[in-house]
Amino acid sequence: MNQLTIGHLAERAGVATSAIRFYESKGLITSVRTVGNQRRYEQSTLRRVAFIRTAQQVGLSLEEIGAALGTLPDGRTPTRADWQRLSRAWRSRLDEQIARIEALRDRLDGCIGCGCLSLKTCALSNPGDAVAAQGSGPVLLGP
Amino acid sequence: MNQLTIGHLAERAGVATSAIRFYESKGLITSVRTVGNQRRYEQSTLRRVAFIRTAQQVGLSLEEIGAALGTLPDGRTPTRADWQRLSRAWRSRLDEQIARIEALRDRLDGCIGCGCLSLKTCALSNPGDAVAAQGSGPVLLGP
DNA sequence: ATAGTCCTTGAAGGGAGGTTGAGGTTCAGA
DNA sequence: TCTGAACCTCAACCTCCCTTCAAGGACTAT
Repeated sequence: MNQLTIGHLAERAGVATSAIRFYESKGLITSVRTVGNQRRYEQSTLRRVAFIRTAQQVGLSLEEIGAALGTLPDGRTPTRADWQRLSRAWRSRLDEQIARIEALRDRLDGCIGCGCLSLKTCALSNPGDAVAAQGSGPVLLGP
Repeated sequence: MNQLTIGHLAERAGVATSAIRFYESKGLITSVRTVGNQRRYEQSTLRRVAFIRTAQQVGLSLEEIGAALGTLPDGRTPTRADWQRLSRAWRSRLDEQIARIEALRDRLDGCIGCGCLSLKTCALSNPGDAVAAQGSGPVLLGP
């Protein structure tokens, strides 16, 4: 059996069958039908679904994911160039996400390090009570 | 003017006023009211909002963000221990997100490197046409 | 004091990403 | 051949995260 039923695909991918149908309705994955109109998926679809779930978890929308997957030819056998193009585009997108996370982390580290948000150490390093009482300006940690 | 109107806060944070009210209704931020019942925010709220937006962009829910922000005492002047606790919790959460992104990136790199998903190089390294035709198993790149 | 802008609440609407259920069909094993 | 599990479609519904309105009140500059 080299084709998967929707139930098997869903189970192996760790998602509900309704989600699989939903992804298919959005064109993120494709299937062929049996004579009795049931969906059958290629093994490679499992990889696509894993890709979709992981991408979602890092904050990417299905539309964005679909656009990326859409650059892979559905007419089978993507070329090395196809993959390189997808990979390059995503690498920068993923680096961007990592940068965002680091910004978030820096925000926390900044708070701990400098004691902004009225930590005692901040009041110490800035003896004027007024500033400590209302917190430092947003510039240090702004968007 | 050391307090912000909702309009100013929204503008400086780069979000809509409706979003600010929404965050407040969820307890993510707080305000005081003027005699005429208008909201006024502390400068530090700007930082909270920036934090919220960034955290959202990396795939965290408002609930999760609110839980983290909730560990900071609203009764002002969080201690160093408060911040350290929040930071520790988030650091692992953020490291987890980075790990997810790297997993995604590895998936792409893997595809390029080994040519799974029926790249020609994959067919070459695995001369049996059958495997190349249906793609390799999901194990290589599974969840 | 008055115009113009900003603010208030509450309810309804909307898009993303699904889930659930009804009513019916197909598949696989005994 | 029959039966039970799995599948089908379609529509309604759900949560999250807001946005948009309506009807009215507050602030500020002149």
